[in-house]
Parts: sequence; structure tokens; C-alpha cells
Amino acid sequence: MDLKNIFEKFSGKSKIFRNREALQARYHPEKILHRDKELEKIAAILAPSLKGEKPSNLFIYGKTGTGKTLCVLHVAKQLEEFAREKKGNVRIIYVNCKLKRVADTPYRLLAHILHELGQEVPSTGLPTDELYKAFYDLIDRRSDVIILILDEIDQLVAKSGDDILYNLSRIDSELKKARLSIVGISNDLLFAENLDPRVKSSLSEEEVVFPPYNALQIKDILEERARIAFQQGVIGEGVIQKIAAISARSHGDARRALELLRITGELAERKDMNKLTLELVDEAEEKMESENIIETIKAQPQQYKAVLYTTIILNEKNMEINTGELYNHYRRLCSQIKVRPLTQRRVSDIIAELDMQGLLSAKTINRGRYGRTKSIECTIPLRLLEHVKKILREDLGL
DNA sequence: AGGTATTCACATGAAACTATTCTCTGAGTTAGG
DNA sequence: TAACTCAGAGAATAGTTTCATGTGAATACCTGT
Repeated sequence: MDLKNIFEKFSGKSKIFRNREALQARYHPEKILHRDKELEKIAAILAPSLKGEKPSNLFIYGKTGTGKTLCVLHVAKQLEEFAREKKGNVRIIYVNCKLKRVADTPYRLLAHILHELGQEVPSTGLPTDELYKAFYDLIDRRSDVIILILDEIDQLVAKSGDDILYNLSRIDSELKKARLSIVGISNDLLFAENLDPRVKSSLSEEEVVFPPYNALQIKDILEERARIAFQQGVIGEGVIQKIAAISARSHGDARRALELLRITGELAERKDMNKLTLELVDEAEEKMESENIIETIKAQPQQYKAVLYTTIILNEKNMEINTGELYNHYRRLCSQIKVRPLTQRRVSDIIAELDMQGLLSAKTINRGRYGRTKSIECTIPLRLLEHVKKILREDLGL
């Protein structure tokens, strides 16, 4: 294989891409399409900060890939710039609560915020109260309006409860000079339902809901980005429509649509073609799915892999799998690979988690006199099964 | 036949435990004056 | 005597285990006809 060829292909000017960045999730386009209403509403809600008043707390709902984060950051950025020109004191802190080991617990969230504000704090060892105090002292030194954006806040609450939100909203009322308002962003539309009523009422003073994009809107977005990302004329007839249709079918996720477009482009490039075709879209869709599955499997902890492997094996034998059966075989596997088996209680949870991740499907069924179990099925597509088994065997040391 | 009561095989929940990582504190130790 | 070392107490967190309680329909068991 001539590596030089490959490097040349990638370093030289691409026949396909002009600016690949434009299709990446973190890319911030200048124009945000089909979100005028939402942008205006958010801006209107946050605007009082320019006068040094505290904006209402704001809650933003919408499924993944509906542009929530993008819009909020867009408004925030402009607000901050505007405030700087007018010598206002608006500070914006953006935190993504989902990031593992960054901001997914109260302590870490506060540590992260303090870090953003320029104060370093040890990663563990201190009582959380100390951090609340540090945060309080730090922001109350100046009479700023602070807008705290908590992205994927549902993840945080799911993991560590809503105490943090309560405490944060209380901090505001204790501040003497500064003002703190909170913008929460959530993928889960029902998120606020099981929140402490006090937190709920104080946090969702205002709400903005982001509806999913429809196929036409996604088409516009794709076209806009494609104009930046691709060389002229490389996109074949109907390619964009097709991608838009695919993603509209699955709740209008623009992020996935853009990813699909990018992968299609990459396939074209790798195959040294000079046009994106409909067939490539199909191929890209399949590739995207495969990659996602393989990645999530590789990222599983060992015990999860063991559970998954047993289900695959049992599933292949066409046996009806329930929790008990699975657990017995799992134990056998554990002794084979010399791993201490977990309790059934725990395995039951692991099954539920694998179900959530879509690697298998588990339905609880009642068989009356014969008890109650989960009927477990492996949902990994057949074409990947051999590959997956190989990976699992290797990782488990079989 | 119709109506209860049981029973199975787990599910689901809550609390307690274990291990790891890291800070803080104060007692004891050391080196220099 | 000031600086340093080091063990022990506390925290936060993840991942479990232990203990306790819940579930819902297929059966077993009555009951009166």
C-alpha cells in the first residue's frame, strides 16, 4: 500500500470537500435557519441582563438535534458582545452536564463553574458546601449579572438529584450585589414533571420549546451547510432530499442529518469519486449505524460485555432467554474467564442499561403461575454479529 | 361454573457497603540557628 | 524553632451487595349448584 498516496489525497485539495468543519457538530453557522421565533424569545428573556436586572430563569426543551444548544449559545454570544460594548456586566457560563467526569455531579459541576471563572479547585477532597461558598463569594464580589447555562440538565438530575438546582436557585436570593439566573436545557420533554415543585416553579419561570425540524427545514439546513462544506457541483441529484427524508423519519434530528451528509462525502472521497450519489447515502447510513453500534459495544465495561456476549450466544441457539437463564449462563462464562460474577440484582440492572442503549431489547412479561421475567432479545443486526462476537471474545479474553 | 387464594420468578427500590482518589489537620521529626 | 513528613480523618463518587417489598396472571382450591 502506498501511504504517500493517501497522505497526498488528504493533504492536497479535496475534490469533494471545501470545508469539512461546517458539517461537524461543534460548528457554529452564521445563520441559523428556521429558528427565528425561538431566538427572539430567548433573546427577549435574557435581555434584561443588559440593564443589570436579573433575567427570568429559563427552561428549554427539545429533542436532540433541534438546535437548542446552538441557539442558546448564539444568543449568549451576541449578548455578551453587546454588553461588552455598552460596558454592561454580563457574564455567561456554559456547562454541559453530560460530560462524564467533568460536570455530572454537584461537586464537579461547581468545580467546573469555578474553573470557568478562573478559580482552580481540587478535583476531590473538599466538602461540597465549601464550593458553594467559594462560588458565592466569587460572584458576589462584583455586581455582575451571571447567566448560567446548564446543558443536558436532565442527565445531571437523573444522576444526582435536584438538590443542586435548588441550591443554585437559592444562591441567587442570597446574593447581595450580583445576580444569577439559570438557563436549563433538556432533551427530555417530561423532565420537569418529577422535579421538586419548588425547584420546578423557580426554574421554569419561562419556557421555550424547540419542535423537531420537518423534512423541508432539514433540507434547507443541509443545503446551507453543504454550500460551505462542499466543492461546487459535487452533490448529486436528490442526495440532500434523501438525507432530509431519512432524518425527518427519525424525529428530525439535524445533527444526525449533517453527520450522514459528512459520512457520505467521506465515502465519496475515499472512493475517489467526484460526486455524492444516492447509493453512497445508503452506504453511509449503514456505515453510520454500524460504527455507532461497534463503538458503544467497545465502550462497555467488562461485565456488560460478558452479559451481552451470553445473550448473543443464547440468542443464536434460538433459546428463549429470561433473566434466570441468562444469569446462569453468565455465571458459567464468568468462571470460564475467571471473573467474579455479579449478583443477579446487578445483572438485572445491566440488562436494563443495555436495553436503554439499544444493544438488546428486554420486555418484562408475566407468565402467571410461572413467574415474571424479562424476555431478552439481541437486536444487533445480523451483518455485524460475527464482528461483534469477535470483539467481545477478544475483550473478554476467550 | 364461578370466585378466591396462592404462587412463581423475578422486578424494582432503598440503604448500606467497598474501594479509590484526594484534601486537610495535627502530631511527630528534622535540620539549621 | 520553623519547616517538613506522614498517618489518620473526612469527602465525593462509582459500582456493588444486601435486604425488603412488589407484581400480575396461570393455577390450585373452594363453594355452592
